[in-house]
Amino acid sequence: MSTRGARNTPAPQGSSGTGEGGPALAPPRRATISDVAREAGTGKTSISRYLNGEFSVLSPDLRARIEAAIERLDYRPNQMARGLKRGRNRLLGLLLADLANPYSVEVLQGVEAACHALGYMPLICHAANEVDMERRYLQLLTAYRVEGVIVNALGVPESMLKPMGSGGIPAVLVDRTVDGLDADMVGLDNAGAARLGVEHLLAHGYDDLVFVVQPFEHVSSRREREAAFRASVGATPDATDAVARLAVHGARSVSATTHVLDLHDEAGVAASLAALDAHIADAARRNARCALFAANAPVALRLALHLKAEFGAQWQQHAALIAIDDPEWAELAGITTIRQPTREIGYRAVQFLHERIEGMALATRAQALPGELVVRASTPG
Amino acid sequence: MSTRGARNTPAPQGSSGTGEGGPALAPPRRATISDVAREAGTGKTSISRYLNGEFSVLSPDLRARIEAAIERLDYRPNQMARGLKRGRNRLLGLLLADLANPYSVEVLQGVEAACHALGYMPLICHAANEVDMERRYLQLLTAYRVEGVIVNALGVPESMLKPMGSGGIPAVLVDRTVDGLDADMVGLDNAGAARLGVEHLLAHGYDDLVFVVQPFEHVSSRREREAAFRASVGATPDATDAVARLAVHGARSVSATTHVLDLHDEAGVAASLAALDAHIADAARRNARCALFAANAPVALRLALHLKAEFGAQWQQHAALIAIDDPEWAELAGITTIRQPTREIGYRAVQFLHERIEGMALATRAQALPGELVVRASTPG
DNA sequence: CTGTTAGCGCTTTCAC
DNA sequence: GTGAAAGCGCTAACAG
Repeated sequence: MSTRGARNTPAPQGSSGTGEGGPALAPPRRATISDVAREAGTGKTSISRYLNGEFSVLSPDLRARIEAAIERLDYRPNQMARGLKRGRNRLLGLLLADLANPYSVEVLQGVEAACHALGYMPLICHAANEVDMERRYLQLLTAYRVEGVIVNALGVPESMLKPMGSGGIPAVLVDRTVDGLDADMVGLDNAGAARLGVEHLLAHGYDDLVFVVQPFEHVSSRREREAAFRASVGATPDATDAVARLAVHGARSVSATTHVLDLHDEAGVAASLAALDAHIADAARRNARCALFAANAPVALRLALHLKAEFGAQWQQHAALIAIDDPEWAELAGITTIRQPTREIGYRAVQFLHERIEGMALATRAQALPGELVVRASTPG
Repeated sequence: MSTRGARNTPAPQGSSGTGEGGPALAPPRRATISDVAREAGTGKTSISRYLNGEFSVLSPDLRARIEAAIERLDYRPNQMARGLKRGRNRLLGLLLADLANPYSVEVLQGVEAACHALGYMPLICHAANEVDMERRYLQLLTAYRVEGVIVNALGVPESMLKPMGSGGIPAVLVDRTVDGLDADMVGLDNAGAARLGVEHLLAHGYDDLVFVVQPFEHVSSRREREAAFRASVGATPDATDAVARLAVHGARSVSATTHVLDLHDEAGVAASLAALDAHIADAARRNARCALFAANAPVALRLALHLKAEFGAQWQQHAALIAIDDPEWAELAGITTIRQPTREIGYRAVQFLHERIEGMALATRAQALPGELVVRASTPG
């Protein structure tokens, strides 16, 4: 017997004076399953059955009454309660390092598509490039008992993720690996992408290649791209940062340099850009054809902005530029890019996660999807 | 007394073979408050008290034992259960029409900042320009009993939102109003922004102004911008679409046209763009100085892309362009814009919502924040 | 200071 | 076919 007594009865929603606008008098709490049961003159069990589509065990009459009661009360089952009871809530966490990066938004679109197809609801969390935020969100996701997480990790999520890969929440990594963590991973074929770019540059006669990248020690994708860049040019892998590396291609020798640009350090950016200018000027003096290879879109934008400030609207004619990532403005700015299959990356990530959630605990997998070269005006020749 | 008996004991998390990689044997369910109580040799109440920081009513000894137990079990309170019991979950829904629009991402950043300051957790939902999605997410948010929603609505959320403005979930609208709904609203001062743009154009000697906007009947912000554009030029408000309107400014007359560009209809876009070309050509013939006024960033991008295809990299010299919104590529492309205080919009929205949630049910408010003109190369003269 | 007792809203045996 | 009762994990009175 319900000890409820005369509770603030959830009145049918009707038009509660939206027109006149007086503050709604009795904040009509949402109807609960018990309210519906009472309204339909039956027990909670039947309501629950109805909600879960077990129509085969409901007389047409009862079913109709329930339907009506639900309608009348504008009843919506409380997912929190459901999840609590059932033990699963069909929630997936999506932790993005930086939504301002178009890459993230596109991955997100893939994730959403897959979620809808598989019946999940993605909880999107945005770390905004702050490690604390990342940790906080990870905690929150754990607290809400999401069934799995897709993580585009920031620098160092440390052990936060550890309990997930092992006994904790199933996790799949996107774009970057996390140091101590053994989890599924999906991202770009960085080696292939870098090679694609280098080959394009070489084919177009550039012989002074500068790879521009944010600090890459702690971000696997950047590390891989940089390494592949060097390998593709054929430079010795032990050459150090900012030191020109030479390799012979066909009849000529080509130089390969790696240039670090820390976008989160304005002062550093200025210095780095100045050094880059010097390099470009020197190349011009040597009559070498210099090309900048941006490791990702944010770097490319910064570079393009700088070149424009330096050489004016016609900067395209002064320095070649190619970039990994293909943001919407690349077409407008006429920048050659290597486009990532972003949406597919997001989609695959969810599929991986789904399989793990369903218990298919295989060995951890890593999928590297190929990039696609999009040639535009910034790499003439 | 707990009838639990010998349950799958939640073992301390330890290193469960991440190295070797064998599938974790006993999927160690997360510890519950009861587990912790048992482990600490006390009752659930004390644990709960500890969790809620009521240290003043806990002996140092007990407190220490609890601390240890929690640590040992790697216990994380289940938010679902908490929320269910407490009746509030500190969750806010943020429903965005289109995350691919930088505007949305920036508003989102403001929302996040405010949420963290006020202790909320934003649930980000992305309708991806699909009305069904929008409805589904709204349902989901209701089902999860979020305490409030911030809605950047798509065309027609119909009655879905109705129960919110009135007896339902508190809601605040961003950028656009929803027809039948009486709710708080925060967005750009559209009239002021349009005026700012028109005045800039007029001051720079343009006398053939074309306002380019997506179908605007159903989107209040577009409607307002278009109306303000006309009003600012001084054209008669009853002039119909695509019909030149004239007004006299100082010694000369200026023409004002509204041009619709439906970005979701590729064929329509082509036709519309062709008509625009004709207009531009005609203006050139008449020796009029023509300027395009894009109602928002997506339109501006499409326009810039088209102009570039039409006039080449030097398009800036052939047609003037100004836009509301200030995406990151505007600087690179050299486009004059009217920047929206996006982050502030998001922040204010949360503040409004918070006040409503806290029960301060005042009359519905609407806040229009001012835009800021950013002059670049696209409006020479 | 501490533990016992009721539930939050829902699902799920297990009887009728 | 249908419903009563026992919890999911947690909080909040009430007693001690």
